[in-house]
Amino acid sequence: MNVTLPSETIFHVIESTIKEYRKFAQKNISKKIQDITIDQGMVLLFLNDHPGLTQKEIAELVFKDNASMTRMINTMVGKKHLKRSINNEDRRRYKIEITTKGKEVLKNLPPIIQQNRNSSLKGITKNELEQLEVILGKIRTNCTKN
Amino acid sequence: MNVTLPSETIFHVIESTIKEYRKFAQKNISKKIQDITIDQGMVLLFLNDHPGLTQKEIAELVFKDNASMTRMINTMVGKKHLKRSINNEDRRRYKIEITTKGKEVLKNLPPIIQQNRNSSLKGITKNELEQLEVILGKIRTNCTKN
DNA sequence: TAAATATAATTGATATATCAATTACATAGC
DNA sequence: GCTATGTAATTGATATATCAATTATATTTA
Repeated sequence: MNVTLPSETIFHVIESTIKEYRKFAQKNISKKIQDITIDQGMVLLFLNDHPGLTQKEIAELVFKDNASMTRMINTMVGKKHLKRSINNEDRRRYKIEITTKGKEVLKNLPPIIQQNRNSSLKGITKNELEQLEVILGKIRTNCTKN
Repeated sequence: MNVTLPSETIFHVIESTIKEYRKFAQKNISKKIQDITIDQGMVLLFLNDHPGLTQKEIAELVFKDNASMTRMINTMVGKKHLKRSINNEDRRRYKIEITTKGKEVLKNLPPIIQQNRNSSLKGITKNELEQLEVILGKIRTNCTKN
């Protein structure tokens, strides 16, 4: 049996788009901020907006599993962007807090991210964005419901 | 400065869609074939259709870098799906060949992949697929041209 | 309340991602 | 024919991805 090569499918297009965006965004971040990855930046943004998030919750927001999140937070603690401490309300969890150094990153990150989004979405209409969201939503639903 | 949280952006939608598709596809592959990842399967499909591809070329087709491809092929050679041998026309390259065991995988893989694509794209029109491709193409171009 | 079950996080093992440096070979230009 | 430059692949270091097993704590239920 023959199947169309992966390179001819829409999945290839989706994959290459998100990978190019990530490369582009990472490059622009690295120009201005040392030692921060996109995903680490997203962790900071989420924690900033929702203090008290557990590792598990952060993991879901950035599409990682718990094991990856444990290690990712280890490295962010090692780099002094985050502080991890005992949570006495529920000793299974930790309190994850943004340090001064982490807050410094948060001062510089937003304009870069905004710029990344704007330039990568240049020339794309609101309507197109809505279509994109709807169609991708259908695919995702098909994958999770079956 | 405030930015919209990543979870509210189209990039989050794109990312989650491709990740769900990958999970879904991997799960269906694993039900029938032991010890093959989606990416390893894609390498087999590409090599089957284009014998003589170099590691570098395969890497581009599946969006990996050379270092990852070296290691990926190492493991596929270790699992006896591929055979690597000297290429006397250009001794910087290798000849990468599919073994009998690799061909066995290639017998079983295509119907699963076809089924994965069909079910995940169920209810999506040809027109929507075209739109998807066009819009994502614009984003990708914005990211590579800037 | 003791035992069963559930949850959050960690750990080990293995694979992959990424960058920079290196090796080995090929080719162009002098 | 030599040197400079280019190219394919590897390697080392570190981070992340993934699965399964484990630890520590909470919650439910008999």
